[in-house]
Amino acid sequence: MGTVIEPRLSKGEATRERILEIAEAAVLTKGFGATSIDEVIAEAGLTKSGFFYHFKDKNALAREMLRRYVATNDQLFDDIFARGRALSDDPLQAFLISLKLLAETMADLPSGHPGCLIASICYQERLFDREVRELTAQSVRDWNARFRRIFDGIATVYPPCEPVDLDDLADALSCIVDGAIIMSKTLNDPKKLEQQIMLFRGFVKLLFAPN
Amino acid sequence: MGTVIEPRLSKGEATRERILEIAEAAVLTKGFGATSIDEVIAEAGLTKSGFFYHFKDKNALAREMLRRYVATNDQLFDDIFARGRALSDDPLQAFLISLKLLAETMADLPSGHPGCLIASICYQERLFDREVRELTAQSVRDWNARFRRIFDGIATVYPPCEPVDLDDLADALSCIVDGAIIMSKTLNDPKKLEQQIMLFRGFVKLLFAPN
DNA sequence: TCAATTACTGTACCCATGGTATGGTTTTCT
DNA sequence: AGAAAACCATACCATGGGTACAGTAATTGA
Repeated sequence: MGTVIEPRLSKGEATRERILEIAEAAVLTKGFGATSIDEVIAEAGLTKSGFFYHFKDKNALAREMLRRYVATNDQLFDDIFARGRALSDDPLQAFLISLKLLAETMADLPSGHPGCLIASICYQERLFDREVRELTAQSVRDWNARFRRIFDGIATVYPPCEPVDLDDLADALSCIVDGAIIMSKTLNDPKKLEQQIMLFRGFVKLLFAPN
Repeated sequence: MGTVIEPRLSKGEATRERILEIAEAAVLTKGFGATSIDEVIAEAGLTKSGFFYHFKDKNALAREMLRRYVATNDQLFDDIFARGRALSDDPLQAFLISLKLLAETMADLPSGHPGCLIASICYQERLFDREVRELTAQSVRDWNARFRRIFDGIATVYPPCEPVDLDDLADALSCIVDGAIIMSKTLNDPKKLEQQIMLFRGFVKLLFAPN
């Protein structure tokens, strides 16, 4: 627990990671279009030539940033839902636990959630090539499908007390998280995200829990 | 119905409006930082001098864009919730009707919702001055307070079947709308927005409706 | 209708930044 | 030691935000 096995990075890979991390933080606060390569390399401590050695252009940077972001998020979801299932055999209970874990994870972020890269890209779509946009769409579809499977499992055991479209319900989680991140950032109140996840949890309970 | 009284605009005001409309569309698809004044004036059919006659700099443009966006949205909410109240004296029914109207309004947008300017700004905060950021925060607070008052009215008549924080519930509407707009845009599926509003409507019903 | 605003156009210019190209140099690894 | 990887230096171009200022066309109110 807590120990992550970091595959040993070559110097080049380490630099790439550093660039991606710095760029991501910049993109989430200023947008992709307004993130200058100059400031990224300044913070990363390398020259422009060094940057273009790693990424052939700005769009390549976007692609790799996105891949990294999606992979990290996938990993987080894998962990959280696996832990939920480990703590309860009941699909509903497992999901409720996982939502709680998700809320706690978000609440533990030191200065709030830094932002969703997919939302950021969505509001700057014209800046990106087809590949980047297709990657964002596919990631969202994958997450929705993941949640949908979970709700399927729940609904077979606990029929919902009101008719509900499970696809919409699955979509709702991503929507709420993305929307709450925006509200947290806009109001400078990190708690909103946690609160909205817990509110959604309450609805899921209300919808599926017997009684 | 349908007829809006347009206050007669002077030529200058008309140009300002045109600039703001073009700029807003550009900002919502490319971001503020990547929206060049050159392209805006090209589309608006005026020169750079003409632009700076109306707006002293890019931040002034952002401010006016935002004011316009907020005013339009406020007007929409005023209309929709007034119509809901006109159609039912019961606060819950009135709200459910309004949510339906909201969902329909969103569904009727020709090519989906163009995007939320506040979300766009939120993902480019560092580009804007304090005034713009304060304006976004205040707008969100106002909308949340508006919804909160409505839920207050409902809760006094219909006590919720489960304990729920009405502030969080009020926040949820903005979150869901913002999140669903992002999903709609990312997946290029305008229906998501309508579906999420109707799902939220279902939860409200489940929470407050007797039985 | 005429004068005063208002609403622009045109030109010229400054500086920062994104991005490209290319050739050379150092580091790292085997 | 030698090859590949990981850079650095320099030069260059186009674009974009922004300023300054002089002139002109269109509106508008008295």
